[in-house]
Amino acid sequence: MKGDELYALLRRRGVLWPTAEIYGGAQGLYDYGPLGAKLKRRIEEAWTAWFVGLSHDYYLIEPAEILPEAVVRASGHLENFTDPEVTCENCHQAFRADTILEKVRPEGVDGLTPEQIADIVHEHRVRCPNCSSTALSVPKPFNLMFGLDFGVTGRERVYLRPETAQSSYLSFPRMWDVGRKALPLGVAVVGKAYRNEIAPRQVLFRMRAFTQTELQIFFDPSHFPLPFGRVRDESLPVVRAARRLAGSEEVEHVRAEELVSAGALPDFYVFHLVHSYHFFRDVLKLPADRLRLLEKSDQERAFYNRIQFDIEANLESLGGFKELGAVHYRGDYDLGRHGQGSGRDLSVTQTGGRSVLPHVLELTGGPDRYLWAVADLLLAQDGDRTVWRLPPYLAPVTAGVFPLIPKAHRAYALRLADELAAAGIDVQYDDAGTIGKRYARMDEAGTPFCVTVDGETVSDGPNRDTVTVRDRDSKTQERVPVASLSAHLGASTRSPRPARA
RNA sequence: GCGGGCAUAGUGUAGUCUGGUUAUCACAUAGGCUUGCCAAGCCUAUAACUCGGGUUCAAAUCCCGGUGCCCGCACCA
Repeated sequence: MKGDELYALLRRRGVLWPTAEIYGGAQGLYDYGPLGAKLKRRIEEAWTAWFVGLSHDYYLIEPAEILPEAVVRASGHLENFTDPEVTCENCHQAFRADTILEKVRPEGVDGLTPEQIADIVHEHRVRCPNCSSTALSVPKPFNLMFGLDFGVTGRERVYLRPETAQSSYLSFPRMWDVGRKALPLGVAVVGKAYRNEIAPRQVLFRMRAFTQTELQIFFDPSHFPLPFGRVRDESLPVVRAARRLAGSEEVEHVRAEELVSAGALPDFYVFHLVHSYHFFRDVLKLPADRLRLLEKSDQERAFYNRIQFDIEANLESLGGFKELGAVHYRGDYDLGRHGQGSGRDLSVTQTGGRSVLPHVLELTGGPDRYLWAVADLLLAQDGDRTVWRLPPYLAPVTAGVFPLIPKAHRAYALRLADELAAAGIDVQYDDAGTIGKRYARMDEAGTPFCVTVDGETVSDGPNRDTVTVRDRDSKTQERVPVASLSAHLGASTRSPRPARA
């Protein structure tokens, strides 16, 4: 489906819509409706079950979304997360450097250092557009973080976090104690991050307020024990950086073991790369032939990332491969920076007396993007019907409950819907229109099962107190006793966990 | 942020060039009749010119600005 077509469908069905729509919307902000809120929550729960389930040393925490200035200074966000901006010392108005230099330098200022921009301003005697003063400052970066006034005086500077990762790094000393002083130690966060993006676009792919699912694993680089044998033979659809530099974006299917032995990647990295890939393939059920693991070259990745593969999905709605998540080997950059920033040595002493500043392996991604991918890849036309083939554990509604003939079967069906809801099944009762229409509505919402109360259900015959259960994907029906219905429907609502035994 | 394009009921649209009666049609939604296991039919109802300003006797239509969306570039530590 094309992007605007898909977005229109999602809006119509109440999956999501723009924030403050009646005021014309707000760029980069979206609200999730009933189907979207539930679907997103289920995606987040499936993510947590999968990744925290990788090891008994991995934990979920929920840190605050606001960070003191010292934190973002240490992390580098204050200086790097920016666009150059010039201020007038005379009237104190601020202007973007590229705007103010439009006439003398139409090609823009990208790639120039603040000093070089200042030289151009000086050389051309550029004046302030507001007061004509030449007292223009050396360009200061325009910050892509949302700053807030904090405390009673409002003078304390704080920021909405631009990524959840920092929160996890800050938690490390505390988690070191809580986790019984052992490495590796995994800290997972599912939470909001905020970026004042210049050009929010593509709906859920570039938002100003979005959710991240991140697992930060702290480990001793000389000793990271894990059951690599379990993933040894798994094949991964990779595009290596070297091949890309040689001009080919073609996917190679490479066994995990080969990536370690011939590909020079550490086994702990490949182990987590395999599980990240499997999350998209086996948990979100995205088609394998639409996924690839794209290695970032030295030039592309951030300087502190030693290894980076992006996990990308080929999305028709967005015209190609888009990043859903990534696995970053960040070395000891983060704890080193926060060690300096806080003045507290974050290295730890393990049993046996070995002292180490832990390295970080980061598994990151965004559930907003997962949701869009799940819509793009699993929501499709099948003849004249639209079917959202969500796995049952992600579906916002597990079962629709219908009376075949409302007049005759409404009371029974309503009672059944209440009973199922009380048993913890997400059901939706519907008696509007024809039975075919109700099935179609449920297909479009991704509901895997439809329960229909018919004449036989309420008769005295052999099928008394049985209902038909119709399967979304096969459209086949089976007759199930009402007594075993909640067990029947509930069986498929648990999301997959990684193999541990 | 730059350049280009676009904006009419819940969705998709006609009408805009060339200003002029009650803004077209389909689907969707709600109610009724009928039917009763895969979006059937008939009747009825709900529902829109993105916002602000200007030109004009008269603006969905022309002009200016805001906002939002799409595409390209840039950005995405």
